[in-house]
Amino acid sequence: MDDVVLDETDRRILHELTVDGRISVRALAEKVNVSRGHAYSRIERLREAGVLEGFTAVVNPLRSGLGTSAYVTLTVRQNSWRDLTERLRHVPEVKHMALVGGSDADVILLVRTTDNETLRRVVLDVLQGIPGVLTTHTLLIFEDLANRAFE
Amino acid sequence: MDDVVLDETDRRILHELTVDGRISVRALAEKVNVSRGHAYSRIERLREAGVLEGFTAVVNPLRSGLGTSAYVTLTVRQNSWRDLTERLRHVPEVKHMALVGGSDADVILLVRTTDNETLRRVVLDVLQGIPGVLTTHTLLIFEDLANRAFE
DNA sequence: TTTGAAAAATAATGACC
DNA sequence: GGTCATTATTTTTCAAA
Repeated sequence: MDDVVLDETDRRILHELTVDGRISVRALAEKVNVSRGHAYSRIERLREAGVLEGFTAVVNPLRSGLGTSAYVTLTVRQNSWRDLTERLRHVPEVKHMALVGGSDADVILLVRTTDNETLRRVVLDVLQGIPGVLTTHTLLIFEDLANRAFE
Repeated sequence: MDDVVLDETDRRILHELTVDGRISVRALAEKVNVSRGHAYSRIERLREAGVLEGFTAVVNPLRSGLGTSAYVTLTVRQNSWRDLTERLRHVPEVKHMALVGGSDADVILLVRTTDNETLRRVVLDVLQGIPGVLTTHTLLIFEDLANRAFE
């Protein structure tokens, strides 16, 4: 997990893998104009450096049955972060979680559920039931317009 | 792009592909307990139904040189959505964008940049320079704690 | 860092229950 | 849906330049 300086080749490799996570190393090497062997060693280096964490499927939330999405901000009791984030990590509906500053919110969560009723339950019962959570504020998502979260 | 009902097998396939986007169809079929041929046809169906949109690399933003992240909320002039979201779509620093309700904000953006100075430029020059954007509010991310954006 | 060779693994198809 | 057989590709490693 050393620090790395990415050069143009690394960036192009990451770009191609981001565009198509299942591209063959052969095709990737051609696109980036390096040898296959070199492409393998670059990918290996990027993985070891922790830059490339893995590969995943891109699933459309709406079409996969997650009809309701929301950003939920939390204000939390001081010093409750460690336990709290550990609890939140185990809530499957929480898709992204970040500690933030610059506003009254301390934590922001991207939450996805099958429907509004379930969202209500997650917010009111699950989130507000976690010790340390003082208040919640829900921004219902009307439309998802871009998702390049891994680029 | 027909509507689909996902059964347990579909969900398990999607799960495995989310956990490892480069798993071989062979290994996937074994994990999910279906034949290879069947796994192929399921994946094909999920793709055609728009449930499975593709595959991508999971890149660590910090280690890939994106040291600063923030959620930026916007209030926007009514009826300016179409043009505005089109403009935002072309801002590479915008990683996720959603239209929201339930608060004073109309749009929320996940923005990632190399450093704070660049974030400042993106917010003050780029975002506030877009016609229709009335106000911005920045929540600086101190720590990214979960990223299951595509599950 | 490139190239080429070679073995092992995997993908993809089609024929048939 | 599932199985099996077959062929085509790809991955991966390694030696050599």
